[in-house]
Amino acid sequence: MGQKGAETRARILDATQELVEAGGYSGAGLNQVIAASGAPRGSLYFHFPEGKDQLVGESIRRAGQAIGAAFEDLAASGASAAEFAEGVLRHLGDRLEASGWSKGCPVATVALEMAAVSDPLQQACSEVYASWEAALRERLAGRRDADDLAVTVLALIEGALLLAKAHRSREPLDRVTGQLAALLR
Amino acid sequence: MGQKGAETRARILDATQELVEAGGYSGAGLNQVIAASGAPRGSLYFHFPEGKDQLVGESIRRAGQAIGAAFEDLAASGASAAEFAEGVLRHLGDRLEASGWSKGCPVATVALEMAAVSDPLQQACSEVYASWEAALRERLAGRRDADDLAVTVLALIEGALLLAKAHRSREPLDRVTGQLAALLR
DNA sequence: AAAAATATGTAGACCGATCTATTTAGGAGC
DNA sequence: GCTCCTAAATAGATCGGTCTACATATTTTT
Repeated sequence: MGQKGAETRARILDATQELVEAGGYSGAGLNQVIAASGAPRGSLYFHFPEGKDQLVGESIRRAGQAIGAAFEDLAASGASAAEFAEGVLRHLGDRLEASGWSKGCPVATVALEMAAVSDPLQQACSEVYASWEAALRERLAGRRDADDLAVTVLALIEGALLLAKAHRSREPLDRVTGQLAALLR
Repeated sequence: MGQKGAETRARILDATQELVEAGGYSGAGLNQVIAASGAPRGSLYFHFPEGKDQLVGESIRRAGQAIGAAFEDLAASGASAAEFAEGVLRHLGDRLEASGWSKGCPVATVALEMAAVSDPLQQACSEVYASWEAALRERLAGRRDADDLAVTVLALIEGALLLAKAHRSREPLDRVTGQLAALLR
């Protein structure tokens, strides 16, 4: 793939992620993706010949990797588990508020919309969550109930992010931060 | 409103809730609602003259009240806070699994899809969550950090339900149950 | 109580807009 | 010269929503 092609491909994925985060899988039309990315229709189906499912699936996996990498950076920074949790929640809160309460978890909306109706997208979401769970498990290794704790931390983050987006307010994130830090102390 | 009218109205709301839980706001078409409820198009717009937004908004509020009432029943049953949490998670897990991983939280999908794009639906979701938070706050009254704790419990439940649906598995609910009980002990 | 009038609800054809996807053609880069 | 990629017209289906005609209750009038 040439350089130009790779760029349009990335622009299409960027636009897709943005639109899907704002309005979900069904809410994000391919016409909007085309308009937002500036790429013509033909390019979209050249780079993603299997259509919308492939496009959104790749977009989710890419976002999952990016966030997973941020997790691991923060985990490797030597911060305590509680500081780590605070950092994650603050970072996600900043992103959510700065986007006008649009960008929460890039996976959650699609997961809820598609888990019951699309096998490939359910699988993509499940795998991204599993990778985050594994990263948290590793960060918490050695603790009692590390496996349960990792899932609990992820659930708490996802739930807080959901409530914050629903209320269009950081309050749920702030309230949860203290409790999460206490849980990890 | 006559008896017959009230029945079709309820059938339309039932079908809407089912379809929205499975595929989200944009994923649930009015044609599907009509087919599933057996009501003709004219009846839909007679009972919900403001269209899809009104229909889904009422559906969410109705589901919110039903679950809120179940919360309060369980809270009034004399169970401890930890038992209460276990009961809620078990009940939600049963519902989720029995529906083929379709019925999680009836509000969450719409909240994530619409919070950034529709003021009336964002408000409806926010109000339902606020009512649940209030119910939990009351159940936890007297505790230290009762307000933070109520939001945390709700976030944990919502997050666990999201992960369970995404993985099509009760495992996240089971893992979180123990941690939530410990948090409330 | 019978009949007329009004409100309530049902039924589906129809509309323009938008959806995802295909196709055919040509330009850009190696 | 040949692959890679762009460009847009087009197709058929489905979308939310409107409209008119009709049926069924419910009330009003006589």
